[in-house]
Amino acid sequence: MPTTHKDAGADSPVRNPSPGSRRRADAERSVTAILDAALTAFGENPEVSMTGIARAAGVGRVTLYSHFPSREDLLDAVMTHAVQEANAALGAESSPEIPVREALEMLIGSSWRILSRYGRLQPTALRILGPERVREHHDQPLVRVRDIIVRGRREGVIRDDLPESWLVTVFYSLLHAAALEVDAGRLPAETAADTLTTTLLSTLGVST
Amino acid sequence: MPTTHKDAGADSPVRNPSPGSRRRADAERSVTAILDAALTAFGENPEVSMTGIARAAGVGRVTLYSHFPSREDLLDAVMTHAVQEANAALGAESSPEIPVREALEMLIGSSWRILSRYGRLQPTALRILGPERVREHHDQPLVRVRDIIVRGRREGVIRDDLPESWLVTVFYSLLHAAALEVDAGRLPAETAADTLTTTLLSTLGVST
DNA sequence: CATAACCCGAACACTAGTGTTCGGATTATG
DNA sequence: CATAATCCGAACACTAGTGTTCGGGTTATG
Repeated sequence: MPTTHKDAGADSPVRNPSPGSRRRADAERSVTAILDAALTAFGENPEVSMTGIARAAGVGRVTLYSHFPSREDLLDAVMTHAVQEANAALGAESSPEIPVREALEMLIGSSWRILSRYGRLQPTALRILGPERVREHHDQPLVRVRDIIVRGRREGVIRDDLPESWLVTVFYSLLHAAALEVDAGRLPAETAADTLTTTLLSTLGVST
Repeated sequence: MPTTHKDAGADSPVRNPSPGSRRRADAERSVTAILDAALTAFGENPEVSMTGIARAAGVGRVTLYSHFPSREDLLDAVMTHAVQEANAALGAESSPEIPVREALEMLIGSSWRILSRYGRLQPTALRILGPERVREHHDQPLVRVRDIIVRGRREGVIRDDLPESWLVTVFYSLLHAAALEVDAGRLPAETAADTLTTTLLSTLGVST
């Protein structure tokens, strides 16, 4: 088993009280504060120390460690949390009644909005968790993309001459590329979404 | 001046002999061995220690440091070296007589071949030098892409509805995305080049 | 209001890497 | 073959981060 799996439970805290009772409210608050601070901290600087994150979260270093035993565990939890929120935000938009083209446009829009919150996490995640693990995390949301593409193909609205997995990857990487471009100031934030939509639609071969 | 510039001379060694004489041949050999070992080492594992690289290069740690004072200096030199080779390999293909479409196809082909050698360096470089510096390095080769795109637009063969810089970025990121896909085993190496070509041509709006 | 759960700072041991210095052994080069 | 350039291993000082332990304080919860 080459893939690193860890526990993969929900936002993984580590303390276990007496097996009967559940987590106390302040602990919950700490975890949230940490996850939140870690999100922005990792986004700003991939090198932040645990100490730094603890401080940013307004929490003792020991507390941090008591919830997330290692730096890697923490980042992984942040990813899980982010993807969960993202997945929720994407909603159940993929009702098979909406035309593929519009479904795609909506999906791009949502994804783009979400990415503006979580996108900066990507570089850090890549570096600490590695590309495979990051893709694993993205797998769930990417299924939606995949589904629409498959449907689009059946209906003959999306090109059929390229591997389906590749089209998904194109979606994924152009999305992130656009985020980086905006971040670098090479692409105006206002028009970015449109640019992205136009690009993706034509790349997927959606008939104009 | 926010951009980190360093010295940026040629493959920067650091020793200076008596100002008159030039570098000795064995020193040259060492530098080459180091650059070479560092290329693959950084490619395999972004975390390699200087010690590890020295060992891989069959060279003493001290020697390594005497040529490249810091880890960052080394990576930067590796990048410079790689880009130089790449740039040379790209040759002077952009004679304005070749039709845009074919010029593009050739450029994609060359870039792809080069990337299979140097592509694995990207993640490491991103992480240590940061996105900006990496783009700086790529600037030179990307000019060729830019040129063809500009020409293609003048001739009406390439789409005009998206920012030119964005098209360049699309080229850049899809190229690297494909490399990662192959690396991850999601895209068969044999067909990758074709897939990439098809994708890029249609994204740039080159008329079929 | 009792108590288990939790928070916290301080201190400690540990690790791994970085960058430097020293002195002696090699080796290219003229 | 003389000598300056280079290589090399060993040892050292330094840094920064990690993860743990301890003991006393605080607070949610039933």
